Amino acid sequence: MRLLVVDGNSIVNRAFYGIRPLTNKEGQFTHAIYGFLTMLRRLENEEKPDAVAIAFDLKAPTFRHKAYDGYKATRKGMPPELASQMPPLKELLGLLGYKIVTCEGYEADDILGTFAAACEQNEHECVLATGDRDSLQLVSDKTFVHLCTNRDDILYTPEKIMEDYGVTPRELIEIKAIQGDSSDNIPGVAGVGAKGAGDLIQRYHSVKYIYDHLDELEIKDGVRKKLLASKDNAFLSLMLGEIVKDAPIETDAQAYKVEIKDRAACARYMAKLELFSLIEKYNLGEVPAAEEKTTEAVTLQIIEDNIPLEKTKADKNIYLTFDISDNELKDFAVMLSGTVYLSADSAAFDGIVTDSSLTVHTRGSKALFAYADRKGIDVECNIFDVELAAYLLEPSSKDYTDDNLCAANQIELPAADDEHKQYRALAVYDKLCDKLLNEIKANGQEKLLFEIEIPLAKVLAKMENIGFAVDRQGIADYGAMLSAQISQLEADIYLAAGCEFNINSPKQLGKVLFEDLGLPAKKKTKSGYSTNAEVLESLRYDHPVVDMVLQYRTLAKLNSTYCEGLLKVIGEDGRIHSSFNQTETRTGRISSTEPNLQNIPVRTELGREMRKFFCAREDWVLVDADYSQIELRVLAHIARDKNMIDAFKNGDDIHAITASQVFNMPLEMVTPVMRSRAKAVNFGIVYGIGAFSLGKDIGVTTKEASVYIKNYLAHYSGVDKYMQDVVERAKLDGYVETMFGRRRYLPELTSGKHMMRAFGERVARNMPIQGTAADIIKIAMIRVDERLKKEGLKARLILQVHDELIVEAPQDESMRVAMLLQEEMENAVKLEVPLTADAAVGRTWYDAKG
DNA sequence: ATGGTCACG
DNA sequence: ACGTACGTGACCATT
Repeated sequence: MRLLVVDGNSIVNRAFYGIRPLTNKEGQFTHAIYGFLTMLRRLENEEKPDAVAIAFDLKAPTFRHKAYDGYKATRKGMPPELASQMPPLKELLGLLGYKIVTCEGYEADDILGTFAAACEQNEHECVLATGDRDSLQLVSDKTFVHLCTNRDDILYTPEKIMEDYGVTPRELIEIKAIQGDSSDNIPGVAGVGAKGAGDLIQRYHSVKYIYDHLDELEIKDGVRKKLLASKDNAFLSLMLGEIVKDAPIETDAQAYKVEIKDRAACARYMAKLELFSLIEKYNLGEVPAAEEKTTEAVTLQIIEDNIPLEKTKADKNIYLTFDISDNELKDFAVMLSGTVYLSADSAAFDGIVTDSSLTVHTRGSKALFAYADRKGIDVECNIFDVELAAYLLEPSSKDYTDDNLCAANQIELPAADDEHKQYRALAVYDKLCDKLLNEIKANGQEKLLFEIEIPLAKVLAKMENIGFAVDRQGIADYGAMLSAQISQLEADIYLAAGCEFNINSPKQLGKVLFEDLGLPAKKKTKSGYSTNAEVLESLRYDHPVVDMVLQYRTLAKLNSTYCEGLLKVIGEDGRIHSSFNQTETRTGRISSTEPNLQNIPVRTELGREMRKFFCAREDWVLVDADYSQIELRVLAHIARDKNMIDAFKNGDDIHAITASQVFNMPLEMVTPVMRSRAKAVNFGIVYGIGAFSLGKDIGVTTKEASVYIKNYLAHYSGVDKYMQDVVERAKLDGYVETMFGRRRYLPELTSGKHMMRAFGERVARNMPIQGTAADIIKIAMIRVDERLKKEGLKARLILQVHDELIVEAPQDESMRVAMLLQEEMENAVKLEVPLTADAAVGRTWYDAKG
């Protein structure tokens, strides 16, 4: 039998302060409830108890004010935002089958002590979960304390206490008797603190022994004097400090088995609190309708007729849905005052999107823009895109379907037969759009939505339509050349390894290298040996087959992903039409799929050859421009770092300057090796850096790497401060944001797991930088597109690769376009540092880059 | 569907 | 003590 006893007050307090405030629509605060249940679930998962008791203080709820802990007598009333969450929390715990234990005249600590003693007697194991170290004295070989700290959870066993404090659990009482504890009104020995008390008890083990032998002990006279002066207080403290173990409570662990009686009632109660994710976590099934509906039910009224567009004269807000496949407009429907009108006639579509007085609310506006672009009509109406709005509100979400968005916003979808299912959400689009727009406004994200994302959707639509011309024959020939080399390598590898196997299988390769050939395995993965390039690189000289495998991997990757992969997706027009996804990344970047044109090889010469097959149409050229160190410039600006700003203003070589700082020597003495290491430090800073990884990356010891980082932060003190401040802010707000108000929420920051939290902190440091750079190039794209149109040029933007734009232009426009591109990229925003972009022209991507 | 690997910024 | 830098997508093998 294993009993988990939770110190309710301590845990709820941690939940309350650890999570950003959250309310339901009635204004009831719920974050402490949410946090408590989350932590409770985690505790149960980790401790696997057979029964759970939750102890609360009975009298006027009190808590220990963290800021004052240990300084004053500091029992203060709960803030009302927390107090108001206690009754619903207890109610919900009851519904979930937990027994709450309280006892008149006893504190939660005493209840914990009583349980510990009872378990001891019954030979049960007892885990005490608390945020308070007072309970550590209760630890024994049967009783453990699961301490929930601000950092990690720690499980205290007698051994762990010995390790941390150098004493037995029982001796902690003795330490406290000398040290005192102002928050518990334990006087202790005046003038002796934690260190002194710990030292005394480590050596002499008890207060009694110390006083019995005070004259013989080797202690400083000062301390002896203090001890003598507080003798009565010390013995009094000894009694006060010992936790009571005889509270009159039910101590039979059997009575605390947890069982949910009424699952629906739990789900209803959680729904009322709007803690929908808990319903899922507790597996309570469908989200029940809220008790009182705030929205009147909608019925799906469908009229299969042409759209009465005259009605739009009264209402300029249009809600529409459509589906485009094979370049045909299908399922085109408009909702007007609660009625869905289906249209068989695409002329209605043209009429709507070209009417600049209308605001069209829809999802997937990129497809709408693309369809219009192919038809040669200009979309002039205002657009509100449901997906893009939802993405800005919650960029980490995986899916922005109407069903999910309505569920998340407590909008009930009307019933529909199979045939009309696709119009269900359209009937409530006015409500959904209203909610989303209000949230966008509340977040201050209107400009981001209406001036960046929605105009960008149009630019992306055009880029997809235009595509990127490729040399099909060139790719095929290159692939054939690779295939021949691959076959040769395959044969060589089988010979060298002494057997035939699938080189592409990490499992088989691992067996051959590390078992058959007996090479030393450096790293493990979940499922076996790691065979990645880093590991193989280190084994290069141990066996000739290793190098061949590395070669094979390089060629196989080029052939399968790039040659074969790209050949498959060349359109009938001889061009590759990638999809640019605008709601995929958590930082605001766009992504490219089918194929991914944002990872075409460039770093090695062999791979770079691929870019010779990406070309401009006949008599046209490619104009390529990329930002120089945009992320570092953004960092300099956001962090307001004077040194970094000056370096960029002067047009200095930032990596060399950094090297001279990191290595503490004049600029003239910086060698290429030093510069490249400094470059890695600059990258590392942007990623949220750790000395271990930096060291690994540049091949120095962790210790050396940490010196580099220290020197870096000492010189770029603004960056140092920013990196600390941004994490602190993120913990308060629950999110980070870019210069333009793009947000990313960081629930990881409240995790009890160190790794997760550390990840959240790195993301907090990185996202505003990567995200701001993404915002900037998006602005540049919109401006470039506008300028090309305004100046009547034929040139078109065809690709973006995060800090690089590619335009396809008629030869005679190339110089103008290069200038225009550079100008718009450099002037997209005004920062404290100049933004620089370098443009180049060439027939192929290979030629046009640098 | 998942994990390992490797291509890019 | 524990694992180790941010963000993506495609391909292959394996389950």
